Amino acid sequence: MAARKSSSTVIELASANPGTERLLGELRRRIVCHELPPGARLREQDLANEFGVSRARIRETFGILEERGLIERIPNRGAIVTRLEADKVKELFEVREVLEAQMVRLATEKAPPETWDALIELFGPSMDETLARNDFDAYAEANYQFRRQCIAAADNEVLSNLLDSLYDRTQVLIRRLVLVPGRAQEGIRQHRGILAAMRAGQAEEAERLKRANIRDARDWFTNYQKYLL
Amino acid sequence: MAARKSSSTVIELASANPGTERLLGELRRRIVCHELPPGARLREQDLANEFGVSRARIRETFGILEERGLIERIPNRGAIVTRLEADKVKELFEVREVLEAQMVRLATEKAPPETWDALIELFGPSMDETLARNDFDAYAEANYQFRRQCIAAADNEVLSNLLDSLYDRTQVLIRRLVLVPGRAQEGIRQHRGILAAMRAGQAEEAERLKRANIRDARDWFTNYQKYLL
DNA sequence: GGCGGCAATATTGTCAACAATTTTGACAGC
DNA sequence: GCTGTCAAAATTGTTGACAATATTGCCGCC
Repeated sequence: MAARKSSSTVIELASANPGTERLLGELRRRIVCHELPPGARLREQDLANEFGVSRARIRETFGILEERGLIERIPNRGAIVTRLEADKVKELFEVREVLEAQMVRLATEKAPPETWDALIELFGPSMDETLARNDFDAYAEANYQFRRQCIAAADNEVLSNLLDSLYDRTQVLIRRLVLVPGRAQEGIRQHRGILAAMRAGQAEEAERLKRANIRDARDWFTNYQKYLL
Repeated sequence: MAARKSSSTVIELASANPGTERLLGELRRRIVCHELPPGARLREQDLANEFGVSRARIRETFGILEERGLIERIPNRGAIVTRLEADKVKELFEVREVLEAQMVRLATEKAPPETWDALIELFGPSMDETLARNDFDAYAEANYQFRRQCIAAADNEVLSNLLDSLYDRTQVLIRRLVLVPGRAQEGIRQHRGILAAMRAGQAEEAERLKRANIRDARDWFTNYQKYLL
């Protein structure tokens, strides 16, 4: 189960400035993969030293991270990585449910049907063996490819940014959820259905199935909450 | 048609710091109501002088405004208010469509039916007279109330923040769209239908109607684009 | 008159120092 | 031993100054 550097969502948006980009991207990465766990304190001077920049730039970066919901700042007390409460996770799922469904719908409407053949192959029978080997990295990578290609086909920057932001906040949970016995198999099964609808150009059906898929993920999460949070 | 200070969306989130809150809130207000029109240049020193703070705080505020999509920053060239292109508007509508529909669904599911009686009264026959008088402020205020009460009932902070952010970016367009002959009447009609479904506890039907409502608004916008942008 | 180069000005990018506030740790009293 | 008090240290909040870059205005030249 070699660590793969897959699934790194990238949000371009904020200032093309190369230095700021590196700083923001690296902090985002550490938070998203729990290298900086929820509740971890972020000291401005420490980070300034490590990245070789002044505290002013750290503070500006903190502003953006807070806006994205990745950290929380308390006046005069500093910044900590946002803790994920169970109800906040529920809220995130309620929003993902409709946004990912819309992503699939738009992708189906805007891209030619053969676009999805590669993904159908990726989610094909070979994926069953992959899962049988407990190769969760390969499974996560497949899900990542699905997201990326849908986002690209949906051709909607606003939607793309929102989904990336939501994904950042739930990425760790999703990776843990995959470990629950049976969840990955069910996820595969559902994605095959979604892709079949997309291949057939049935945008509305694909949207409905994707929505059901996220709702189901939320239900699994609720059931295994105590193991996942 | 006295100017009313209604419809000011408030995003609490960012740093409870009172000074920053004032700065961010005021800049947001000026951008949203086009007191600072799209393309307007924002000079750091000018704003620093006006608000009596240092440029560092202006810059941190700029980072947040850029993250919200309200301004764009070009390295070494400064910040300008984001211009709304026609395709960006289309993207915003594609996202609003599903988020507002979900808002209505969740509100219907989570709040008791009698919650909506006040809004049903507000959108009742008296609103026809209001529109006959071309009192668009009162109409905008009613729409604002609908939003606020749904948001409150939906009880989902993530959704609330996203909707506020989207609304900030389209607020001016919506206010202009109301001027198009017939649009306001149609909006009222559709909201009566949505509220009826909500009162009856038909969450799914309310969601469907709200979605159709936003799609319709998008279509009107497309048709009258040249007058609105 | 129009155009390119060049200096003067204006604006943004970065930083290090100082002030205000919170946290830490030592110490006396019960 | 526990607790409250107070000074020391650490951390955040804020600022003004300096460097780098872009814009503006001037002047000679074609």
